[in-house]
Amino acid sequence: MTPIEGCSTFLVRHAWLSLRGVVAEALVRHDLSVAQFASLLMLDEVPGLSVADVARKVSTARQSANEMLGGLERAGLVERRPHPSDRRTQQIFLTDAGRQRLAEALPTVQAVEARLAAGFSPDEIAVVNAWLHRMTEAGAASEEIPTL
Amino acid sequence: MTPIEGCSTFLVRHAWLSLRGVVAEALVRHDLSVAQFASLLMLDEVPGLSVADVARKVSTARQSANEMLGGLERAGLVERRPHPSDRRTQQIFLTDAGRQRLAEALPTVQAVEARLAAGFSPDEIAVVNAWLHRMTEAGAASEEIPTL
DNA sequence: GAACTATTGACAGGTACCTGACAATCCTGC
DNA sequence: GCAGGATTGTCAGGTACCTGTCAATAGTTC
Repeated sequence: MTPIEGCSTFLVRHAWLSLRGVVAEALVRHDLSVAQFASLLMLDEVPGLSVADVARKVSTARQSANEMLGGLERAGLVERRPHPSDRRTQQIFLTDAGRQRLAEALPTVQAVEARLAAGFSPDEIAVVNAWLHRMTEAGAASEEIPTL
Repeated sequence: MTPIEGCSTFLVRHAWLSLRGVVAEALVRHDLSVAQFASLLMLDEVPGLSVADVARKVSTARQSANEMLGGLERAGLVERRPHPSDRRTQQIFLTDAGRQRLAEALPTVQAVEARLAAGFSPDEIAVVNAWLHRMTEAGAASEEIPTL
C-alpha cells in the first residue's frame, strides 16, 4: 500500500495513475479518452491550433497527437482546415458536436476533481498547485541541459 | 506553456512527466530505468517480495514487472529464489551488486528531489504529500466501484 | 479430503506511445 | 533572391505497457 516513502516522485506517479483512472472512468460514458478530453478542452480555449501545437500542449509526440486527433475527427468532434497562410499546417477546430460533447463531459470531470479536493482549503490548494508548477518547470528546464 | 488551467489532473500529469524525465536523466549514468530504481528501492526495504508483490507496489501489470525484473536479473542486480513453502512464487532478493548500485543511485535521486523541493517549507511539503495521498486513495477506492 | 475459488508466473496478442526519418514548406541572414 | 536552418505533417519501425488466458499451486468450505 505504501508507495515508497520519501521519494515524492513515486507519490506523484501514483497520484497521476489514480487520477487518470478516475477521470477515465468518468469519461467512458462520454466515449472520450483522457487525452482526447484534454485536447477538446484546449481546442475550445484556443481554436485553430495545429497538430504540433496540440502535441506540445499535452506533452506528447506529434505522431501520437495526430492519431488521437484522428479519432476525434472520425467521431466528428473536430475538423481540420488548411491554414490560410501556412501551407504545411492544418488548423483544427471543434465542430458543434465537439463543443456539445465537451459541454457534457466537462462538468463530470470537474465534479470528480471537486469531490477529490474536498477537505483542502483554497490556501492549501494554492500550495499544491505551486508545487506542481515548480516540478513542471524543473522538467522544462532540464530539457535545456540535456547532456550535462 | 499553460497546461490546462483549472484541471488539476493535467497539472499532476505534467508534474509526473517532468519528474520522471528529470529522474530518468539522473539515472541513465547508473544504467537504471525509473521503474527499475523503484523496484530496487522496494526490494531493499522489503527483501523476498514476489513478482506479483512488486507489480502491486509499483502499480503495474505482473507481466511488466516480470520483464523489468528480468532486466535487473540479467544485470545481476537481483536474484530469484524459490519460495520455501509456496511452490508457485519466486522470492526476489537484491544481490550485493544490486545493493551497491542502489547505494550509488539513491543519493543522486534524492539530491534531484531536494533541489526541486527547495523553497517549500516542511509544512507546505506536508500539505502536498497529504494531497497526493488523497488522490491516490481516491483511485484505490474507485477500483472498488468499477461499474457504477 | 473433495470441490471451489484465488493467486502466481508465464504465454500470446494487441494497443498506445515513442524515436528517427522524409519531403514540403516557412523563415532568416546575407 | 537564395542558401541554411527550423518546422509541419506523415511514414516506418521499435518499445513498453496492457489485457486475456493458461496450468500449477495455495487456501477455504463443506
